[in-house]
Amino acid sequence: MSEPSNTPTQSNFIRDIMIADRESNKHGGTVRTRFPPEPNGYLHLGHAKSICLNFGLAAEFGGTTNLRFDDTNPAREEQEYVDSIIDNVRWLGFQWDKALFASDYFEQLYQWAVQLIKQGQAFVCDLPAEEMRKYRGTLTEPGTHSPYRDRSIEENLDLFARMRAGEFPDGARTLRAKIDMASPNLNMRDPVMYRILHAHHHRTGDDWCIYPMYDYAHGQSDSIEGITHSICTLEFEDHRPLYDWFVEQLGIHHPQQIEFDRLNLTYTVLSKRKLLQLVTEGHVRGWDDPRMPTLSGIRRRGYTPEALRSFCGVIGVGKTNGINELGLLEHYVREDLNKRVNRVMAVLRPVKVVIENYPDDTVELLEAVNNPEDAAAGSRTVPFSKVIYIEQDDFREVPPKQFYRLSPGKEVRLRWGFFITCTGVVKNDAGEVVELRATYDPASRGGNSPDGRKVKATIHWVSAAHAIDAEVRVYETLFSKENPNQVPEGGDFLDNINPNSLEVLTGCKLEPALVGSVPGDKVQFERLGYFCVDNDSTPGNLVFNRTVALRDSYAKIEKREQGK
RNA sequence: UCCCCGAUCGUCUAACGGUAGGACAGCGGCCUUUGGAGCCGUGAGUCGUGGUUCGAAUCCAUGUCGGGGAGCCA
Repeated sequence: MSEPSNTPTQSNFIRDIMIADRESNKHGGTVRTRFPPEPNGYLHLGHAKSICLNFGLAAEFGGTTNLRFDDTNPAREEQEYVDSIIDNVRWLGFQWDKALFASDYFEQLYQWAVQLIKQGQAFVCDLPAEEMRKYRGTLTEPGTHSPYRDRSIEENLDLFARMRAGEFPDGARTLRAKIDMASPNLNMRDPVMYRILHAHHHRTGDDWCIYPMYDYAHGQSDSIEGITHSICTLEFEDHRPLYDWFVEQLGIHHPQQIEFDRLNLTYTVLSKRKLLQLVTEGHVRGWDDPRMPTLSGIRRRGYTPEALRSFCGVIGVGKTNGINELGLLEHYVREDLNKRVNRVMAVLRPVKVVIENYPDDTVELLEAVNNPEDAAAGSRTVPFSKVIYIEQDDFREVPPKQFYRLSPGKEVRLRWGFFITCTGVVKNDAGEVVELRATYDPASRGGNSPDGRKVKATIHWVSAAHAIDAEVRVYETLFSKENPNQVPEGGDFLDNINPNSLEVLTGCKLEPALVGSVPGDKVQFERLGYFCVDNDSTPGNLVFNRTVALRDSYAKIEKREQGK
């Protein structure tokens, strides 16, 4: 079996099908896919999986992918969503062959409906929604024929034309396929093809007052576009026989539908309905809130398309319905950022340190490496002076065992700077540490002592006189439960919202190299994590988002100790 | 109760009747001017029961468990 070039990191059953189809020349050896979102919400991580699959596979086999908006329901679709989707797909790094809309096919779809009526395979039904449900039967009992099922072709043609002409009010009639009311597959029990909806459509305006159901539009849209492999999620498995039926009766190109398991992630909800609810009820600051799993949100958070693509490539594709660990995604974010992003020092919760034996008005410029993973990133200078800030967390008056940062009498290294030894602690009336005293070893400039003396820890710092202030937003998962949908009787997913998902830190002290940062800039704050400049920043007031923390093995030790 | 789909380390995923492998997570170590990164090592799995076969994660039967299905939503 010959493997295509550009083999992805991992194969999957859909790819295997494409390889087999190419071998057997099933679709003339070509692959044409499509990504078919409904423009009724923002794209999220689950869509990223589908996008990577559709575009990735087509590209691998030398085929093309269309972006098609399945806009068959004017009630909930909007241009804003179309725009965001286009923007998101581009950002992810994919280029579509054509950008299309199911609404482009409304006339063709209508003509095909007429054809089915003429073939005696569709009829106009006057049953109100309530009644139609009764006639449909149940999961265990067959349905019964609509009393309108045997209308003549002429009458159906006339009625359908008048539906289109706007002669009837919303919900008065439907066009239904005539299939099998006894089918164990409910989708085959004379499903609705068209409903009357006097609604303004975001693209066709008021041209139509009847709109095709997704089930009637989707397969034919694929067919029109010559889609070979129509990839969709598992819940459409039961619909496949219906899609097959339509294209067979119509005698048109028959795309091959393949269903895969949608993405689930721990601590995350990936349902458009729930995401919309989070936005409209104000639980987050908008679709692009950095805590949201939307592509707009994670982009603002600082995730990269490269990391996302790696993640999607490695999670695999199957039909199992599992839940992926958020940690795996974060791993790929760190992996990507680690090699591309510059290091810089920032103190988020500052405590002042006065270096008693350092001259009062001297400033030294110390050289600091920008990225140990990338020699080409070069180096910069960092100002050092008598008063500096360090992280509150890096000092313990009474150090627990295995804590080897600063504590009274202990010596640590200031990154790219000097060794300092803590000589005193200044507290306020409440007993809180407000300032530390220290001495430094001038011979240790740059970070090494000529006498070969070792220190256990290296901590980051910022010169007080040179620091720039900033706001830093530290995020945790939006939900505190691995599976946010798991709730006790009577509760809902909102009960699992993590009250600590956003912590806003102000008065953070940044190294001066960060002046002039612009939204989207990404850096690593040494020892803390990856951060990016938020769009809320103004030239005088930088705002950073924590994209993801660095792995922290001391935190693990600490947790373990506390658990004892 | 009826139909469809699925079940492999903690999680996700490979195997296509012939040695159950990888990634993440975990654990141990090395290295380190980030308790970062990197490197090395290690524990951990075929849902149950029958059957077919020289040989079964894979094929068959059956049970169990999980997911989906009765919108004029997609």
